[in-house]
Parts: sequence; C-alpha cells; structure tokens
Amino acid sequence: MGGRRGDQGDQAAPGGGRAAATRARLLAAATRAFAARGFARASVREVCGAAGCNVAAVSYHFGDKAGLYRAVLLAGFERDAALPPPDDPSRPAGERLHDLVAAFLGRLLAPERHLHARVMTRELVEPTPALREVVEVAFRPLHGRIRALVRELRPDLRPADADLHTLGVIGQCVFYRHARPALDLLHGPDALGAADVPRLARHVAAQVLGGLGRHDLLPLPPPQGHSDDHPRPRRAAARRR
Amino acid sequence: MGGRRGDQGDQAAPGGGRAAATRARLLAAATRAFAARGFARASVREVCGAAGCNVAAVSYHFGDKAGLYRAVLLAGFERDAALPPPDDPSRPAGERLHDLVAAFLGRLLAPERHLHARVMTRELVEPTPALREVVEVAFRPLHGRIRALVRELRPDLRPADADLHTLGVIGQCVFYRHARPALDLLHGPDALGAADVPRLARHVAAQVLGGLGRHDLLPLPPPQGHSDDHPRPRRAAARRR
DNA sequence: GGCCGTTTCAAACGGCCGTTTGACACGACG
DNA sequence: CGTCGTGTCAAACGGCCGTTTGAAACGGCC
Repeated sequence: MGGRRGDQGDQAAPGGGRAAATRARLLAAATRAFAARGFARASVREVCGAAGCNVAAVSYHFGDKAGLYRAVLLAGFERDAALPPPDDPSRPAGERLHDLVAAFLGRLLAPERHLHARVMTRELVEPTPALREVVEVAFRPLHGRIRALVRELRPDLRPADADLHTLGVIGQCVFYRHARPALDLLHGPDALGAADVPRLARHVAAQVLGGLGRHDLLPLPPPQGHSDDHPRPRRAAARRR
Repeated sequence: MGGRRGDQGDQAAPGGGRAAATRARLLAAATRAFAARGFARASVREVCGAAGCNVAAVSYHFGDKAGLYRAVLLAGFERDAALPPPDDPSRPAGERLHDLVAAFLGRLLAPERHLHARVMTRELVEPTPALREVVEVAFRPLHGRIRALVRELRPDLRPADADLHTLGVIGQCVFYRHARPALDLLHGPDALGAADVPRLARHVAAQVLGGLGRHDLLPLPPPQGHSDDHPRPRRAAARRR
C-alpha cells in the first residue's frame, strides 16, 4: 500500500502534478457538494463521482471525509483572507459600514464566492467539530469589525446594545443566504439574489444607521423619498459616491 | 397483518386509547429529534427508542418517516395557530409591531415552544418537500402581517422596500434561533437566549422603527438615550459622548 | 530493460439506515 | 369459548454509507 499522506502541505510530487490535480478536483467537487447538501448528506461517492476519481482517493489525499471537509473550509479561509476591503479610518464611518456590508453580502451571494460562504454559514446552523474554527476565524473577526464601526457611530451605546446592533446586521445578511429556498418560494426564484447585492447592502446599511439614529450618515440617498413630493423613477441615477 | 392507517384523522380505538398514547409519544419524541438534528439525521430507531416503542410503529401509525415528519409539522401549525396576538388596529402601529416581534421571538426561543419553531425554521435552510407548506402556512402570513405594519408606518414606501424592511425583521429574529450554536461560542452559552426575549424584541422593534425613520414610535423607552433631555435611570447612568 | 515509490482502481467490509415481515398479545363481540 | 380486528414486537431485508484492502498502472531513475 502506498504511503498515506492524509494531510495537506506537501509538494514535489514525482508523478508530475497528477496527484495535485486529483486533489484539486476533489476539493472543488467537495466544495460544491458540501455547499449544496451539507457535511452529513453529501456522500463521498457523490463527491468522487463528480471529481472523476475513485472513492479511495478521499482517504488517500485527506485521511477521511472530515479531513476533506476541513480542507474545504481551510481553502475558503485562505481565499477570503484578502477579500474584505481594508478599513480606512479616514473615511466616514457610515460609508465604511456600507462597504463592509456590501463585501459580506457579496461573499454570501455572488456566484463565484458563495460556495465557501455556504459551507461556512451552514456550520452556524448545523455544527460540526469545525464550528469553533469557523467562529474564530470568520465569524468573530467580522463581528468585531462591524461592532467597532457601530461603536464609532454611537460611542454612548452600552456594549450589550452594540452587540445587538452588530448581530442585527449579520443576521439580516446571513438570512438572505440561509433562507434562499424559502425566499425562492416567497418572492420568486430570482428575487433578492446576487444581482441585488448593491440594493440589499444599501438597505441593510441604511437600516442599521437609522436604527442607530444616524440618518444623517446614510451612505447613499435612500431609494425612496420620505417626505418629499416627487415620485422617484424606478432606476434613479444617484450612483454612490 | 393489521390494517395500516398511515394517516391521521381516525378515532374510536377499540383498544382503549393505547394506540393514541403510542402515537403521542412518537410525535413528542420525533419533535425533539427533528428539532435537534433535522429530518435527514434523526433516525427512526432513535425516535422509537426515545418513545419506548418498536420501529415498526412509525410505518404503522404514520406510513413512513416522512409522514411522521409531516405530522410533527402539522401539530406545530395547530399549536401555533392561536398563538400570535390578534392585531388590534386601534393601538399604535409601533406597539403592534413590537408585540408581534416579541411573540415571534418567543415562539422561536421560549423553552416550551421552540421545538416546533426549530423544525419549521430548519425547513428554510434544509428544505424537504414540506417547505412549500411551511412557507404558505407559517412564513407568508407572518411576512404579510409585518409588511402591513411596515406600510402602515410608512405608506410612502415602495413595495420592494417594504419587503426589505420586513425581511430584515424576520432575518434578525430567525438568526437568534438558527445561529444558536455559533452564538454560544461567540457570547457564551446562555447569552441571548429565551430569557432575553423582551430585550431582543425591544431592540429589533426599535431598530426597524429607526430604520423607517419613526424614532418617535419606539414602543418602549430605549435602554440608551441618544438625543434626549432626561437621563435614564435604567442601569448604569447612560454615558454621554 | 529492471526497479521503486507514488497514485489510482475495483471490490469488498462492517455498520447504520428506512422499511417490511410474520407472529403474538389483547380486548371486543358473537 | 372461538374469532376477529387492533396494536406491538423481534427479526430480517435491501440499500447506501465511510472506509479499507490488495493489486494494478504510472513515471522517474538506475
């Protein structure tokens, strides 16, 4: 029997990258499967079928199914590490909050990025032993950034209330990912999807700023007039900045 | 072999309610199991073990596992039908919104009621063929009630924006149920649970009212003051900037 | 060529799953 | 008492699961 590796971090495959290619196909297929059906319900036969390799490849390259799952999560962490826009303290806090929400929502919904986000947010609902790492690496840092902006916008807030505002933002965003099957039934299959990320981000940001009593900092003119008289055309110009 | 019933709606058990008792135990154990682990991962052996009966009882009383699941959902619908407070149009819309949010959050988190809510909200994330019914019977009516209050509070809102405000409320509430495992890790196992329902409801209601630009309608005095004139004796004196 | 470590494969293993089977216990009723 | 319908049971069935096995294929190297 060949030497098992069972872990990542190796290189110099004498076989000319053939093994690395199998590994990559397996990782991609597993990402799709875990995103679509979760850890428990995605089967290694299904993953290997999609990757075009034998079931034994999972134990050979990743040790076992849980190792494959961990590798999928790790790849998601690495891919997302550079994603969120670096915070620029010189800009207005309201705009920075909006941009952070937009980046988070994009990660949750945009077609090229949503797979890893699905795997990670599924952990929140259906935890595996990897939940702790997801919380520490992905959830808590995001929570911290939003919370810092909330406190910057309203320094007088009690910590516990800043937490509630923060979780409100995260909860609204995650809902558009988690509840997708139900939203498809409620609003039609294409409503409130990736194409609506700018609109959703604008709304969530305006919502939390309003809840903080900082209507003055709406990063964008609200799409609806509140006390004015002229009805807005549907595609009003007023792009941001 | 005995005549299968496989459906509910029967009565007149000659065996003196013994069958009905088994049915009830099965239903209770299945509710716990489906709430805790979902349809796919809860096994009929586990359910029947907890109910103290044989595995064949599932197929005898409910046809199959999916029938048992449908019966659990149905019982939840019936139990919750009388739960939400009837809307009283003579009261201020802000208070009615707060009460509705409080009732919804209570259903999601309160110990005696959360099991059915878990089964139903899990459908949003991990749909089974019963999702359609959950959406039509539970999700859409709640959405309609919140949306009507939102439009009453801000009649000038475009319908699409009223939807976003509505989903923001639901998303925040559902998050406290869905993300519980992650919240346990983030804030400690007892934070933001059933005991905090009044505080959470107050926050969510104040948040959406603020987002609607109706700070004037906060249903309860907010735990922190932001632009007011009288300091609040609440807990610690509210720190002012 | 012969060799060897690496990688892939078909096949099988044990285990849990949902479901079915056929027998048995029990109260009702003629 | 004998029969019947009802409800429960232990046991088994076929199927999918994750994992392992042992051999075959591959590719660089002498």
